[in-house]
Amino acid sequence: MENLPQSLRGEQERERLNKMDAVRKLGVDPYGRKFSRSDNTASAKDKFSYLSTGEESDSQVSLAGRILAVRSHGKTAFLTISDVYGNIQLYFRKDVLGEDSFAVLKLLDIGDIIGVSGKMFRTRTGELTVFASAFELLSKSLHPMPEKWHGLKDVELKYRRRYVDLIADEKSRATFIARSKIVSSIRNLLDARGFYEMETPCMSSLAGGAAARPFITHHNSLDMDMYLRIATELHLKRCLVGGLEKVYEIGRLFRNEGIDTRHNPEFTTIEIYEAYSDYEGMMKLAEDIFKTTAAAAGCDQTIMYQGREISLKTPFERISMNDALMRLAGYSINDLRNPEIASQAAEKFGIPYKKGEPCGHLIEKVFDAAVEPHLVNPTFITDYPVEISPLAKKRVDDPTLTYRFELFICNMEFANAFSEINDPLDQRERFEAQAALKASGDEEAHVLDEDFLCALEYGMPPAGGMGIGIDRLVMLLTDSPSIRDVILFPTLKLR
RNA sequence: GGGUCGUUAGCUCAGUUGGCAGAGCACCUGACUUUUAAUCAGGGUGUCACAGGUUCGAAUCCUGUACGACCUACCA
Repeated sequence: MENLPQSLRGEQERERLNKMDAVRKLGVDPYGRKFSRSDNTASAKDKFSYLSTGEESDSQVSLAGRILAVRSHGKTAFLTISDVYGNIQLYFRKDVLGEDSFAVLKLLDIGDIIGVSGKMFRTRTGELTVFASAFELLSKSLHPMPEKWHGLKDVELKYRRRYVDLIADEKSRATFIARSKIVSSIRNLLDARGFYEMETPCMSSLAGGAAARPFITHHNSLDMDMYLRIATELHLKRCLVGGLEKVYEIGRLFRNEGIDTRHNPEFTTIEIYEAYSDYEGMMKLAEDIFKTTAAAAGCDQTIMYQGREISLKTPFERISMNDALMRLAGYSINDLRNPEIASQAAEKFGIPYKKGEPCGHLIEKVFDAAVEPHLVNPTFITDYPVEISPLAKKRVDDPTLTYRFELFICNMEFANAFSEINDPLDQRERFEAQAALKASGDEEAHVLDEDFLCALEYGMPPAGGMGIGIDRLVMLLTDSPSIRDVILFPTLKLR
């Protein structure tokens, strides 16, 4: 007892350790082995729903789960156990179990995991219940559970001990199950359309494909610094060069930037590339993905997100960035390229801007300030300026714009897509323009990836490509206010 | 980075003007053979986040620190 780990020195922990010892003395291993279940809590209740009050089933069931509640009555006891499907009540009697087994029962705690077998019956209050003929202790829990009605409210504890949150909060459990269903529904959709799932490097000597600061790490035996990827884009396009035609990757990206309710340093995206398609094709695919994932998450076409009603009815609204800016900011993209008007607009919207600076970021910021707050229902913003779209093909009718869109819902960006540049010389010029920005102090400008250009030089089919933030999609479809509510183990400071 | 707020029992939370640290659940002891927020009779189990300061006296006031939340900035 004296050399107990710090984590088990609490009063209730010691009580549980004492009970564990007592169970061992009765010849029972408190950490059991394989237990064959005939049913789960939901299937058992479903299968025997026909039982009338007082009636008992002919056949036996065996179930396992975590003890949620104990109502002990001397020589009998009611326990409620839960599994991932729900809860069920168990009924134990000393005269059925026998002296020894009943003694073990008395040593169980809320939180312990047990397996039980017996016949189903319906109590006089109408509840379908397992009349236990035998049970096994499968795992002794050494910590007290959160309060049974309020659960775990402390958000820091919910994030740091997600396992406890999942035990205690059905809603949290439902969110992560929905996440799983959302992701697999996307896979199913794309696989059915002949896409191939790729796995490209998380670590490489260049972090390209997006504008973001990377995490840096070091490979010892190669004695080489490496970056964690900030996008999967450039590798997936190499797959297009290779002739794989329709590819996607669902995976983790890493960006060394701020943390808030919409950003976690590691987050999940899907990027999709389809040869011979274009950004219009990606719009259609985006609509299909939203429709499919909403259904997978059990949502209707109209959903509530944080008290706001969102219609996922397709087709989603489309508006060009220029029209949106004209309408809501009072400036056109070309206006904002004029240094005089740019400074004026910067002042109007409180955006820091030095006259003569490249105006690409300013255009984005005016958009963020004037337009984004109005984008509640799904809206494709199209035709982004070329200077902030270094991987998107130029429009033939106006080479200062690109075939690109972003999808906004509830003031959040959900997707970014374009007709991909497949002209290697054009792509090189764009990278060089980014390099110039980087030289002038823009830390997050894209890096030039010579091998990627080499790939384009071999010939990439024209293609549409799209990235979707999976975490935000799950937030939207589970009505979660923070990205940390949809990431199982969000990044936190060391405590 | 800046601002606001929070941190009290295992959990959820009260704590008045600066005057003995509180409740519910959980837990412990006992009773109880159909309960279900079981009930009944008892029991408070605490580094009031941490470190200083003011004061006769600090959970409470002040300063700093840590962690977290929200807002803001940054960030496709």
